[in-house]
Amino acid sequence: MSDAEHAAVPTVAPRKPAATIYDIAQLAGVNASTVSRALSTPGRISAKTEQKIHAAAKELNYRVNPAARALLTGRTRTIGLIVADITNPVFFDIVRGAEREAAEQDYTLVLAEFRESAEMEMLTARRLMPSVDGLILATSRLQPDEIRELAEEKPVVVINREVDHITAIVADVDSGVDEAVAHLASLGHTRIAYVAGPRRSWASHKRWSSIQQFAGAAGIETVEMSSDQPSMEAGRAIADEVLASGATAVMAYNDLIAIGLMQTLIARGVRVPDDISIIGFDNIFGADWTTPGLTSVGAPHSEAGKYAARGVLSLLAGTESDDRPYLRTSLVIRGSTAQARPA
Amino acid sequence: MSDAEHAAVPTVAPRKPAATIYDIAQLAGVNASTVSRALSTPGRISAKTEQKIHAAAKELNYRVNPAARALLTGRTRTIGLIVADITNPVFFDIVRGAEREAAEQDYTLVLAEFRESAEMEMLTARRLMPSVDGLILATSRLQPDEIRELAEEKPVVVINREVDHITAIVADVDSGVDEAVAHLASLGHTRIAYVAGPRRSWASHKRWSSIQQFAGAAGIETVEMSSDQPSMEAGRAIADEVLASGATAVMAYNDLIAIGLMQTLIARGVRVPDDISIIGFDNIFGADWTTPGLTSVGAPHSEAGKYAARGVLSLLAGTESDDRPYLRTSLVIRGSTAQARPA
DNA sequence: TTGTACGCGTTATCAT
DNA sequence: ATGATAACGCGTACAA
Repeated sequence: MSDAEHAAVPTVAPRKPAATIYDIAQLAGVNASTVSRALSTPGRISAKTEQKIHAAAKELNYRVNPAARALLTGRTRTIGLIVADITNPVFFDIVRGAEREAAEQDYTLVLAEFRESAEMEMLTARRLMPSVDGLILATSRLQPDEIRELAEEKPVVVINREVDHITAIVADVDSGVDEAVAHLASLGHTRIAYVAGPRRSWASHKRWSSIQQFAGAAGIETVEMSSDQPSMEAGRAIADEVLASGATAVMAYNDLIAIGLMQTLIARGVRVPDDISIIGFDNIFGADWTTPGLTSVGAPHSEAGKYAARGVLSLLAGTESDDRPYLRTSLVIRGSTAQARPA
Repeated sequence: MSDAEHAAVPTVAPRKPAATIYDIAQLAGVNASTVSRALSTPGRISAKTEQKIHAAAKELNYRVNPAARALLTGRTRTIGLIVADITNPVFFDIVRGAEREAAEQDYTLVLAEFRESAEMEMLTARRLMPSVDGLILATSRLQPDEIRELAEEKPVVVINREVDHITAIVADVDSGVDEAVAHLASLGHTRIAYVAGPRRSWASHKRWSSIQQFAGAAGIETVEMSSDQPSMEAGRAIADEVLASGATAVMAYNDLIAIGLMQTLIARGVRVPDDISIIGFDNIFGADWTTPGLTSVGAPHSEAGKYAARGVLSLLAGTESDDRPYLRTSLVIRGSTAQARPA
């Protein structure tokens, strides 16, 4: 950075106060309440005064003061989104979907993460609550009661989890697991290991029971092992257990675990997919970067985020949106799955 | 979803109004203004009444109404962060860094994206402005004047860009490029192609001129080609031009372009790194998933986000934070770079 | 159709 | 140390 630029670094600029409806009223020669009406209830005003008011508003570069409006209406036009870990690629699409839907409805999205700690999650939710109209919990680690407690204050929508009395956006796990198990069965696999995610993850349990169900129907054995953290590190750490399990195929709670596991196995000379097949969940951005590419059960995350935001909004409006979307998961087959190694 | 659960889907729950300082005042038998003081200016009140007030507040589960406070103080305790594309992994760490710093200072982060459109970016900034105390622009595509215009209203901090009179958090490109060019030089490369990013990206121009500078000093030829979008797709599209350029090494504006390019080259039978070396920028999450792993010039993105948030806060406080951090970029060497193919 | 007056919850100023 | 009161900007019931 040059000295000249450094010297130019701004001190606190003297900001001129934003224009209010009173400024507009004065400029347009009407009362402030008339301005308010013209701006928020168009049509209930004479055409020419409305004209003048809009002109004045534009000239003064007027924006409504959200705080003042919120104080009166109780609505902040803001939605909170709480995720476990901002850097997990799964959330990008959820965040994007929610943000776009919110922006379209002229709502603003506030984002917070809780780093896999249920306690932090509750604290974060409480911290956000007063400044939002509703909350989206993505992959919550909270107890059902805690979620319902939050939902008593403001609208709450959960993603990828079912909680009694709470609006939920859940992709249908079965459709994708069905495909995945059928895929493995067709390749001759007879024993599948499942590497679970966080103990308090509803999605992890759901995935496991779905796997058990479809594998059972196909006469395939299943074995579960726990990793507790949904990270690449956890995938690396579970490699020994996977090898010892005798499974010829592994399904991991998410792609991060799957990729960590795959890296470690390959580094140890295990051939993927020849010696062992690997399937992840989420089909995250970059899942096709690995060699082999990761076969994964994907879901329309962006849609989930979008419908979650929409859910909060319709809860707010009191319009029971019956058109709950059906979100299907499906298998994306890449190179990490192949014919089972003969026993 | 079972029928029972479906039936249980909530209508708008009758939410009881939140407690105010008047409720506390009544319960504690004091005046509302005393409550306000006890809560916001601790110490200026007698110990026992303060005790009573806090007890009452806890009992009523009191939270301050941010709108009411903001109306009076003009402060929302909110920071806006505007990014080009939420799903670009570079931003994950920036967002995380900013969010953590904000949360620590009891601020809230609002997030919005503008999808690479400068017009959308300005609209988004204006939309957010009234409800935030300050703005962070990550990889802005705006004109300097537009940014200064925004900065007149509220504190603005830009990331990875220099704008006169605007606080900027910029990682030192030269350190990493120096390493990268030296690395390529040591491998015998004499002609480097640079695949540029968006035309309006300050960072892209900066990277290009830094490359020219260090390559020039090392007696290495450089050639620029433009991609305009910072995506994998753009990387795929530029493959022909790269091959035609006669360069034995490519540096791409970002890792996404680099990875798209690498995939396409490999698909066409070009060997990476034997036939051509590739270096990206940003060292995004997943850059080590590719085969070969992507050599990349990385920066401490999370730190950048953190200091950007801190910058907004200190601008707000009027404390000219002199301790602007030095953020160094550095080369992460993986498998995508090797000895130059003999001409 | 438009103006008047009040209240939302909080902080700040001025008394007491 | 604490109470009374005004003010922030906006929306709305009521009056004109």
